[in-house]
Amino acid sequence: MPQIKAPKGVADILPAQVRDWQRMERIIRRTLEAAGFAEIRLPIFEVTELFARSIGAETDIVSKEMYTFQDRGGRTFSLRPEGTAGAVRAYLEHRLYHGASDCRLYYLGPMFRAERPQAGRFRQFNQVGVEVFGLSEPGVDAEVIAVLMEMFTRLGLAGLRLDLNSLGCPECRPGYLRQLQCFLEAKRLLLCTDCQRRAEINPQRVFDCKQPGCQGILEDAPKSPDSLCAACRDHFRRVCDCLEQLGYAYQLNSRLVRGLDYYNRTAFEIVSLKLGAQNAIAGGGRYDGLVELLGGPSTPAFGYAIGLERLNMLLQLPSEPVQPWIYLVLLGDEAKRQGLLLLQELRKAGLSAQMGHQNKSLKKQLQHANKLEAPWVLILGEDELAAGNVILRDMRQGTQEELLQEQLIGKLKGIWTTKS
RNA sequence: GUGGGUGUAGCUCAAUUGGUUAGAGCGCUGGACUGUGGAUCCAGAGGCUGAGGGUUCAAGUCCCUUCACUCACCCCA
Repeated sequence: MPQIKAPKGVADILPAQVRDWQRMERIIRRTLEAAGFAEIRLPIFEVTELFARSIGAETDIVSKEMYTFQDRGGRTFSLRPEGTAGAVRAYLEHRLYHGASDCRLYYLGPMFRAERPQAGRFRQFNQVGVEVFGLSEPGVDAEVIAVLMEMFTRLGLAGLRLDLNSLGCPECRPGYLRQLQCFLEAKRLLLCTDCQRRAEINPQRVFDCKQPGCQGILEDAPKSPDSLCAACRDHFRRVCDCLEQLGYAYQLNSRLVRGLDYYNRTAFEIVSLKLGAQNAIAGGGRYDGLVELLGGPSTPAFGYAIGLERLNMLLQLPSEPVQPWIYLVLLGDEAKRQGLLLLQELRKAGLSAQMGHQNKSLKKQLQHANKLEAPWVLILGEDELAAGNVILRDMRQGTQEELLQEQLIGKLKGIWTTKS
């Protein structure tokens, strides 16, 4: 029987790593909550149509990367490939647009895409999603990006680049796309086969091509920021102004195109200079038409997602001081019995403790305590039982003292509060 | 979906142009040391060399197939 393994592209986060994840999540939550975002917990699967309508049926994500299945009633569901669609659905379903004029949400959890895994890309991966509904002002775009940048500062990240672009709106984008398509059509035979294909499906993608030949040709191609309508140009300018005022450097990147159909106007990405090919650790933008597209009132919106695995790969958090705890070394059957009681007493007093259950020699039990890196050990054997004492051993100092059992908890609390 | 790289002990890696019984370090278990950890020394356990087929007197090594992992393309967090 072959060993059963986790599916391809799906990873366990082992106990040794979980502490770092929890710290990362704690910093993220605090930053977002201080900025007025409230957590929402969303389902991991939704009806497939939700994703097809919001992300776009022709996008790669929907057309070939979703895990889709039917339930017994024949209804078709998909594991969520991203979070915005579900957030918008919940926003509408629970009428969150009533009450306050704007709504700020964040969520954290796994997303699923059936892609070929590689460095920084997984089939199940965790994202933090952040969404603001109901505000169209350019200052919102800048503020939300600023919160993200501040979060990265708190996480101790360096070597990041903020890329910025404007995709236009339903007024000006179609004109631009037509212009670009004409250009590409004229140069069609000079482009690589990949680009010829891109030119038809998603023309803006040609800008991502790495072929030197294509790059040369595209020098003269129309750029989206040049053909924005007056309103979009003004919005973009003001986003840039705000970011500059806040002191955040950014790079205009007219090649930045998002792979989801719902974006308009501001699009941004934060890339790390320290990762491999999959180097975007956060990305998002404005999606003013999506709420309405899904049957809600016309509602502007802005949001982004952070890739937590990629973020985690970059983190070098300083190690935290070990929390004090006690390992109980018990010698003999009677001591084991007493030890179980003592263990419970310690825990009830709010102290962290474990005991050695196996009846091994003192030496072996101490070795075990050492391996577990227990800072404190309690020794209870026949001699101590007879005298009503326990030995409290400081494993780091290598010193110990014998004291009355009744004094133990008071003593420990004293030590731990003064040391911390 | 398309390419490249890599598969030997729990982990990191050796093994001559194909040549006897596949080794080492770390880790693990036990001992030296009967109730005192970390150091040292000794011993032990642990392998269908990813799987299947082929070539050969002989395969961890060469060939084919397959699987897994990995990096990259595509695309994205």
